[in-house]
Amino acid sequence: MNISEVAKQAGLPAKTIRYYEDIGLIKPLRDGNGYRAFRDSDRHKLAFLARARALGFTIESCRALLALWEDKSRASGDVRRLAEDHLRAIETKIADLTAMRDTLSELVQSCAGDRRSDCPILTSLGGWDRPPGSDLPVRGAGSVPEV
Amino acid sequence: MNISEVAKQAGLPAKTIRYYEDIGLIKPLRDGNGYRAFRDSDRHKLAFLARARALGFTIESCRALLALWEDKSRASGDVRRLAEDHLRAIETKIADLTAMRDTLSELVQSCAGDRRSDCPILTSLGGWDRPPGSDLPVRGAGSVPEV
DNA sequence: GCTTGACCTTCCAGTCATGGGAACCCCCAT
DNA sequence: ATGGGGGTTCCCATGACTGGAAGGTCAAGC
Repeated sequence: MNISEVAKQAGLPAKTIRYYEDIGLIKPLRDGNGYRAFRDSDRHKLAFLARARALGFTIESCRALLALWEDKSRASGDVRRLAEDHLRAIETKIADLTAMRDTLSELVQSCAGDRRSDCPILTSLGGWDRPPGSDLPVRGAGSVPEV
Repeated sequence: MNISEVAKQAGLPAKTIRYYEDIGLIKPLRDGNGYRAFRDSDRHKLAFLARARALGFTIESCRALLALWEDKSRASGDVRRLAEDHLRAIETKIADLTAMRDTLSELVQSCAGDRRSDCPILTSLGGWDRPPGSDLPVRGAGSVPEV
C-alpha cells in the first residue's frame, strides 16, 4: 500500500505522514524502489496519531501517548494525567476565547455598521472616552491564545 | 521616551514593538544616537495594537483596523465587517474546542487512573472495540485548531 | 520500445507572531 | 576609566505542518 492510500485510511495528508516519519513517530520500512512500506503497526499508529491530534494533543504528547500505548506495563494513571493536563489547557483556552468573544460581541453590537464614520469599535480600541479602570484587557506576553 | 518605557505603557514587549516597526505597523523617528524616538501617535498606535491583539485580531487585521482608525472618512460598516468576521472565527474555534473538551472529558472520566494498565483513553485512541460509526472525530486538513 | 501521466522520493522555503541570544553601541554615575 | 544598564541589528528557533521544485518509478496505451 502506497502512501496516498495509507493517508486516505488514516485521514492524514501524505505530507503529514512523511513529517511524522521525519520526527520519528513512525518508522515504515522501504521497498526496493525506495517507496515506504507501511506495516499494519505503522497504519495503526497513524490512525492513533490522527485521533490524538484531532483531540488537540501536541505532537510531543502524542509521542508520549504512543509510547504508553505500546507499553503493555503502563499505568493508566500516567495516561490519565496527560489527558487531564491537556483538558485543563483546553479549558483555559476556551475561557480566554469566551472572554474575547464577549467583549468583541458587545463592540459589534454597539457599532451601527453603516456608511457613517462614527465607530465605537475603533473608539474602544483607541482607548478614548473610557472611564479609568474600564480598559480592554491587554495581552501579557503570550497569555492570550491566537484564534 | 526609550523603548522599554513605551513598552511598559503599551503593555507589549520591546521585541514586539521592534517587530511591529519591522513589518511597517509603526514608523517611529530616530534620535541622533540611533534610538527610536516615539511620537504620541506612535504610542497611541501601539496601545491600539495591543488592545486589538488582545482581542485576537491577526496582525493583518490589526493593520486594516489601524488604517480605518486613521481614515477619518471610513465607513463604520467596514470596521464592523472585520470585527464580525473575527467574531465568527472565534466562535468556530470555541465550538471546536468545546467538542474536544467534551470528548476528552468523557475519556478522562472513564479512566481509572491508577497503577493498572487497562486504559479506555488508549483503547479509544487506538480505535479498538468500537462499533462502526462511533469513531472519534478525525482532523481533516487544518480543520481543527491547535490548543 | 516509447511516451504519458500519475505516482513516489528528497530537500528547501514559507507560514504566524513572536522569543532568545550574540555582538556591538551608548549613556550616566562612580 | 569603568561598570552596568540601556539601546541597536542580525540571525536562529518555535509548532505542525504546507507548497513547490527536481527527479525517480510504474502501469497503460500506442
